[in-house]
Amino acid sequence: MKNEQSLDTLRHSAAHIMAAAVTELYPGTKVAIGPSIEEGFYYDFDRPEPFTVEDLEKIETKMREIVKENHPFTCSSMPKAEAVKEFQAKGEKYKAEIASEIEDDNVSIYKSGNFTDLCRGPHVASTGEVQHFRLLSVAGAYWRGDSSREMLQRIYGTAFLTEQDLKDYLLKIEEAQKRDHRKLGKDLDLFSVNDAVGGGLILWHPKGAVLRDLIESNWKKFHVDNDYELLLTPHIASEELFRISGHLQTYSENMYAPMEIEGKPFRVKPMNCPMHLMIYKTKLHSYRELPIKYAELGTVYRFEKSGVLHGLLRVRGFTQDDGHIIVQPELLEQEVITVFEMAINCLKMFGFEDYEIYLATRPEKKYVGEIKDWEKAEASLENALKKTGYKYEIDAGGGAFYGPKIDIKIKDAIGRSWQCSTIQFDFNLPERFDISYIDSSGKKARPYMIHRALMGSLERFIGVLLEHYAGALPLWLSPVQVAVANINEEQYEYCKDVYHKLRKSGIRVTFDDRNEKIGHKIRENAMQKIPYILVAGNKEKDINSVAVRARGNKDLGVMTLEQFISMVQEKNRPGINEL
RNA sequence: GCCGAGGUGGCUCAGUGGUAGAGCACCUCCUUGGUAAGGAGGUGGUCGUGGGUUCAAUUCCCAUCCUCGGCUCCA
Repeated sequence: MKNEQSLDTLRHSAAHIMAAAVTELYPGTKVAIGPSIEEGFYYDFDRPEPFTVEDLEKIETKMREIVKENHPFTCSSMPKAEAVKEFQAKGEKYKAEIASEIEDDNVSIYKSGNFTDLCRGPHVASTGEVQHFRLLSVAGAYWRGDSSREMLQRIYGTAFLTEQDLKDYLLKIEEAQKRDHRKLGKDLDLFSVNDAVGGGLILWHPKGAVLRDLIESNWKKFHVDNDYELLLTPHIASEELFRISGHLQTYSENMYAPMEIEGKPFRVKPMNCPMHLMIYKTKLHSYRELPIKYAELGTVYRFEKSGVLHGLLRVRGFTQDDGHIIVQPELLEQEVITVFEMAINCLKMFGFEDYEIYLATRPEKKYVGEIKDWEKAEASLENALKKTGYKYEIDAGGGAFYGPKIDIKIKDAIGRSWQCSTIQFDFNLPERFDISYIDSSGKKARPYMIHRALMGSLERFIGVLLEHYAGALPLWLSPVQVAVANINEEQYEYCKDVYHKLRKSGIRVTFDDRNEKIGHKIRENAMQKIPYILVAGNKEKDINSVAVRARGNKDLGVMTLEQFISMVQEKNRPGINEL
């Protein structure tokens, strides 16, 4: 804890030093705000000219001078009104704004060298303590995070207590870039996006389609095994449906424009739930049937602003692994536990072992329903979480407008977290669709409804999966599991036979019969991250066997094809994520 | 959407006010080689798109689309 605090202090001080360097190099630049953040620090500046990469170098050099000069950080206090006036006089309108909103009558001012800043502190003793830092990038950022206000220039940097920590961090960034799923998608020939098709619309190539199909068929089996009924619903629907659901009123910014069919407006669906509820409503349901669990790999389209699109992680057309549970109120808590455990099992199957779990509660302003119902639902979710024994945090106000939710973020191989699973309680749709069930006393009653997704969307999940494994997918998820390579033409027929036998055994295999040296073939197949490469020369052919090389340059030696097949079949199971 | 940076053969990238180049990939030929790149030759691009300036634009200007780094928003 102490370390975390001192790192925060160090980074915050680094932000001050950066602001000092910037205002000295570029007079007239207004400073806004410069906090420490999870991985470093930033400072927002207002200056008409954009900062360039060369500017960053200059600023960093200047910072090193300031560090060398070792100015002490000194703290003083002054009346708020005086501070506001002083900042206004200097033209520092952002600082004046912050100062004027501070509730105390006095504000604290930190000074180091010639740079004075309104600041809560604390800081390191002097600028000389900030030794290990690096400026990283420039980006735009809205003043106060408000898209209707000024666009400022944000310079990001990072600082650490030791040179080694800094080096490790920079290495981690490099590693993350190598794992970028967009690069892997290209290198492994999994998917692409195309201008002519449109941004945020994914084209799945043959290998990507195999990966998706593996996940989908496995997901379906998993859901059927867990008492879900699979549904299929259309991609477009009459606008009327979304008027009933309320999406037209509350979500239209994210919906594509209507298209007219025989004089009636239709919409591409942004959600599957209304359709699932329509299926529920096709007949009366007894309490004996509940909980009813519907699931669909439902492809939806949502308009996303062009600037937010990001590979597979943020797209405009995506397939949710959607599910809706209709449950009588008294079984809600039990159902939440069941879904939660199912989500964890699903994530574990894909090799994700670390989680951050959040209970997101009622938003301050925009919400439907009664506060007392919210409190009841939040309590149910929280009780369920407590019973699972997992640690969780409260995300106050982070719920959807229609109900509280539980979010599971997974941590990938290099420690980044991603939101995938979500379990959401819904106050809204049961009312809007007027869904009911017949309770044990024979009366109509209103059931509760849970929306849930275990992977979130297939697109995002595959993106995360690729980054987690750096493209080296587990055997059961590898589009190509085995590559067969002959050494020269003499083993062509033999290898072809091996290839066919593997195919017949249900193994996904390719035959690299190109007229290339074996080293070349090994290199290329290894770069495709294929789990096993089988090499056969005359030696292997003569004894009816194959030389097996496992991913990661592991020589498993020579074995018979039968031995190899049974080894692969043994390991080719969902949840076995290591070779 | 906003701020900034970009879009050059399938991929990664050079380059220029006088209609383009490398490596890899691809094709052909030679080579039949034992665990991460054998050799030679060849095909391939109206330099994102649409306007404008100019004798001349891939290069300069404007618009537009898309991509990238962020911001706001989000599965």
